[in-house]
Amino acid sequence: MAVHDAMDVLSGKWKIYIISSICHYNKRRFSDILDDVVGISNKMLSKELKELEVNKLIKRTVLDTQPVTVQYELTEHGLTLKTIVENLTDWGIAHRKEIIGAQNSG
Amino acid sequence: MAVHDAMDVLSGKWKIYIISSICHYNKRRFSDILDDVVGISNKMLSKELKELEVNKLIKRTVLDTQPVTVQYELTEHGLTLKTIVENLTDWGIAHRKEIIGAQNSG
DNA sequence: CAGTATCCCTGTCGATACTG
DNA sequence: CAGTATCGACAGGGATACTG
Repeated sequence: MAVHDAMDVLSGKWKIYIISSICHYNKRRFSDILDDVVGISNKMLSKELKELEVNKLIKRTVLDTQPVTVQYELTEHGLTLKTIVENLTDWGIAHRKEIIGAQNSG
Repeated sequence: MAVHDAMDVLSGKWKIYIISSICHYNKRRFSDILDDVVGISNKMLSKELKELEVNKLIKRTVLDTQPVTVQYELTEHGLTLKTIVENLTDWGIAHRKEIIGAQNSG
């Protein structure tokens, strides 16, 4: 099954949300993402960020501040996901309407 | 976070694969999907199909055969997912190339 | 064939505490 | 701030057996 290649990288409870967060802000720090993605723990965020980095979807930059801050952004390759996430978002909104509409009329 | 609406419906280990299977064949029977989606159990398939049906993404039709067969197909609304799944598939293939290419050249 | 019910193992993940 | 390490709960889900 062909979707498998994509699912390998994107499955997991939080990946899409993390990508969506970084996508939206272009650059985003660890604690900011922690804040964006409601419910995620630092452990999970750390783990999933690492996986996304291994897959070259995001780039991690340590900034020389005091204390250290770390910035995440999509790589050029990661940016190719932007459309998909946007489509997904739009679809979700449309879906919500569909379901709510069905409840009202039926 | 806006993707949430979509993720609510599509998250889960198997949903995308199931949709992809039905999508590909237009109409598909329980045991055929069981066969398409490598690794899924009948319990999981049954459960996830039910969730997809509740969300009006698929339609379930019991055929009057002996023994009974059941056919699943995307609803009109479910068909709006087709593009997304296709994009996801294409992205996955491109991603695979990207990663393999990076290994060769780096 | 198309499911449902049960039993039980496993990995996921949250909470907490700690480091540089 | 940005993580890492550890512990334990708990649900996800596999195997199997059963029904109509």
